[in-house]
Amino acid sequence: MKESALCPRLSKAMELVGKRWTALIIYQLLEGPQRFNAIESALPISGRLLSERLKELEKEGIVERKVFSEVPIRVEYNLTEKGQSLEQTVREIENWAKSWL
Amino acid sequence: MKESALCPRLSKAMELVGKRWTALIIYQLLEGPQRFNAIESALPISGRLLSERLKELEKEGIVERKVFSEVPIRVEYNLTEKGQSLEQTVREIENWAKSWL
DNA sequence: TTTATAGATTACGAAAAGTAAGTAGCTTAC
DNA sequence: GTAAGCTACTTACTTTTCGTAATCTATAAA
Repeated sequence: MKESALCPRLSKAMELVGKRWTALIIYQLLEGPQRFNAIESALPISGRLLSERLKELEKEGIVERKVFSEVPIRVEYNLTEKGQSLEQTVREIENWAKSWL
Repeated sequence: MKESALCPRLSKAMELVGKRWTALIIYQLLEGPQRFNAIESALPISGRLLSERLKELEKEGIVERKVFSEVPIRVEYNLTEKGQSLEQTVREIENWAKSWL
């Protein structure tokens, strides 16, 4: 990849938000904690990629994973404070969509 | 791709903004009209992809392309009204980056 | 005729995404 | 006790997109 004078924080934010499915997953989690299957059903994403993205978002401290040892097992995902702070960003995309698409 | 109950306008907006380089190109064009080489130098993107993205954005009515038949040729890109309207979205990403990264 | 410049386009290997089938751990039904 | 079902993944494989570098087009000056 080419180097540039671009601010690394902005660059990273753009990579995060501008990664396929990331913003939609956050949008979905703004509704509240949800389990894997619920997210998968709400979005046109496959389980394979949802699993991958949730791991990435967990590593970034944006999403939190909670395992409930019930039968069958239950796993819930919710936004951390850092994740919640992306609400305005995602809402802006939503507003733009309403006005211009 | 899986189908879902997701609002198609939101879905499209997410695909646009959440496509690699798109938001950064718009961010760059917020500075004003710029030529191809200027954008390429400002961002860590290759000419091949920049060309591809600019065509997509032009097709979406977000970016306008102006050719000046000088020697050597000069081509400038600028945001349309629709493109300008994405400023708040891009600024939100920028703000989030400043606060959380 | 060669060189230079800007803005692309093409070729090709590498990486990421899409699809479908399979796995693990535990439960209930037969 | 074994077969089937549930959730949350994971693996294998194909298709699409990306990244890098070389090439093309048009024009003009050296």
